[in-house]
Amino acid sequence: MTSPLAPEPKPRSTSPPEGAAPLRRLRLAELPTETVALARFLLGTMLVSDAPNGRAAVRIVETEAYLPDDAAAHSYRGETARNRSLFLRRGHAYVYFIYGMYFCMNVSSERVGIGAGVLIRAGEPTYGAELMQRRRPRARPDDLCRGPGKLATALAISRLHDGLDLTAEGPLWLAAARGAAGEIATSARIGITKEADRSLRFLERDSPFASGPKPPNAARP
DNA sequence: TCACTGATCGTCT
DNA sequence: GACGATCAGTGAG
Repeated sequence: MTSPLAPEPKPRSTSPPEGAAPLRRLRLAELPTETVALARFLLGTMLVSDAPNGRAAVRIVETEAYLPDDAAAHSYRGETARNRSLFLRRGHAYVYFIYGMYFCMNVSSERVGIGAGVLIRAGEPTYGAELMQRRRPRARPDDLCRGPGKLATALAISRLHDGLDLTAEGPLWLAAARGAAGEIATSARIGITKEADRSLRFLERDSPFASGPKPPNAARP
């Protein structure tokens, strides 16, 4: 695969992204003030990456909540240089480097000083699919953003985005949902060993763009 | 399709 | 020095 640390591919076109309807930036006041509520709210909203070589955006279809006092959360042992963005006011990006190869992105979810966040696990490519495909040239179209590391690569998310306010103007931001989210399913979180049985993973049940196994249980929002 | 494994390095103990 | 909120490649069924 293409390393997330590799240089950006050269743009081949300056044409505007496909799709007619403009994206509306989410305002801070629209974000729920509690972590699980935010994890549900983010399903269906758009994550937009504006890079020098173009815009790419995905519709979020899968999230995981990492709560205050959650042993699986990076914030559990207190604030460090690495995780300080998790302790920012809700709506900020926490981007971390994992397994020596990948970046993953969270949205901070509580008040200043409270460490918690929502991991963005998967998205449906909506704008700039061609650009995302160039960043992940070997991926199938429905596999471009299926998984937190893949999504970060496809959107060119890196440490440079850590700490950004996603409700403010900048290279990475959240946009309002287009239409209603599909049926929301819940399951245990993926890839963790502590508090692994808590149902804090949320996904659109019928989305082919979500990662991992499709849980049998469904939960209405 | 599923299970298994190696890659690779920042962070924390 | 061990571990990790991952992924891609490979082989078996």
